[in-house]
Amino acid sequence: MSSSPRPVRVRIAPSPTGDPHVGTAYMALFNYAFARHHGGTFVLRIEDTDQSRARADSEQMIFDALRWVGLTWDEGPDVGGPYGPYRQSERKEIYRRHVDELVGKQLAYRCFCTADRLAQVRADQQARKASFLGYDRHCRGLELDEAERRAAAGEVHVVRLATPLEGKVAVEDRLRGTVEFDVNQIDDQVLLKSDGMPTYHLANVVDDHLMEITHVIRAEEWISSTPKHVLLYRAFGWDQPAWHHMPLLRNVDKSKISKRKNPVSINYYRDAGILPQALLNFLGLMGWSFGDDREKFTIDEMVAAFSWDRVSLGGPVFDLDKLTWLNEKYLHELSYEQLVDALLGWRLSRAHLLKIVPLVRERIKRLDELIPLTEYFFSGDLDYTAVAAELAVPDVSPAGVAQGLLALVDKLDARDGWDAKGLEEEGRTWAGELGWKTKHAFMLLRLVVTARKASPPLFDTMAVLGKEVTRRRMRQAAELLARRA
RNA sequence: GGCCCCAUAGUCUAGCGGUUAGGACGUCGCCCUCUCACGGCGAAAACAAGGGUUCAAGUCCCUUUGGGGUCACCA
Repeated sequence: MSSSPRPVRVRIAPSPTGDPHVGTAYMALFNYAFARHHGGTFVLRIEDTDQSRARADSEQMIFDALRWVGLTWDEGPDVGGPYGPYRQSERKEIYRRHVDELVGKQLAYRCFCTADRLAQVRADQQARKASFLGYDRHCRGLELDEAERRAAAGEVHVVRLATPLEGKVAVEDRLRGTVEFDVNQIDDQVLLKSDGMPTYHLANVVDDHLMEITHVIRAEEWISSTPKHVLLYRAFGWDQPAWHHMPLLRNVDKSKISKRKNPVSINYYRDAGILPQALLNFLGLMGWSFGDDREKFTIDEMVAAFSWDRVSLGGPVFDLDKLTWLNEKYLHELSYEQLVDALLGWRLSRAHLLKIVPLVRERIKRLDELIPLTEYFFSGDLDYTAVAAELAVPDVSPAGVAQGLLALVDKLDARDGWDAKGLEEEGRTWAGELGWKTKHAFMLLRLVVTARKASPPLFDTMAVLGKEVTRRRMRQAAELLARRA
């Protein structure tokens, strides 16, 4: 394979739908390492085409989290660049123009099918156990004139890609070679949604082309939609980028890493006292090796040594123990001054203490009582052995209590904000749904969150602890209870 | 279920036809030591299975098994 004469340009394209994900940092790391190794450009693009899932604070958290681990980008919404705008919601007109071009060439078509009809089609396919599940191309036969007339009249519709009816599509993956897909496995993918926003497939391809991305480095979960992208490049008559699909980070049970089973927010690792350089180094160990037996290396060393043939394709399990070991190495390397600075930048910061003090001022008589009384504000996981017997709800089995906690973990994740008032409302509905007295439910939560029977107001405490630590403790307690059952 | 990817200890990995299969986390033991931790030394622990190809297979091919991903107007 000849190397492209074009300067290397790569990108990550996170979607601002929640907390900054370790998977985002993982892919950012490989994009960054590859780009820097070749003196190329690393672009950050925000894929915010789904307004229903967008979270207001998410974009800024992504910026902050990536900068925290030590990665920087050359172009992006916050730093600008010659290929902007770098937020897809600000590029609607560009997508529309490109879709119109495809419709005009009859490489794409307008589809007026209702959601009900699509659901019916899918249900039928499932009922007769069809090997292929997908759109039945009902609107593909519409005359262009008629479709345009209906669209002009304001009829609600989407635009779909007219995929070839027969043949194969080959994806040249630089990490695994040629991967072939039969087109009969490929749906007539929606390109433009009825709200006028592009789908991922369209926006991604159009932007990667216009931003002159040369190498697409993304997670393996994308590989089965890559033939759709290849078809789109073909429809537009554009050159494809070089595809690289990295293995997926895994939970302990080997499934794709998920917040249900593993702390997945970069903010969790930050709050749990992981040093950014340790986290970044650890991610570099996932699916990549230095070349000799080195396991501890800086980002600059990784950049210098970077090579695709050092990538292994088995999905690596994200192992907290090994991350902690690596963190210890980095921690022990800090001077006392640096360690103090790290602590002051963490939970011993003025800002954090200012959140705690209002909760405990009335509860202390002397300064020396503060630290013993608030220990759980400075801890990661708690030790429940002293309160294990009380970790219960009357007339509910340990397994039932565990289940109840996990339900709350999910509810809390779905929440937008993280303030005491909202948390209390959530807590009350949750207790109500389970039929638990709030008195019992909230004592349980207090024990879970603080490992104590006495604490400042529960929901204020949770608010200060933060979403990730709170949820992690609930998960840990649920696990403990499940083991007891 | 269809399609696709993957496969060395519990976990992360080295290995790119000839190795006593190497390193690391974790686990266990010993040493250091006023305790604990650090540190040092050591141990147990792996080529998923079956067929080929080859003088020779963890390494190449096939099948099976197992794991994963994906099949949305989410990315």
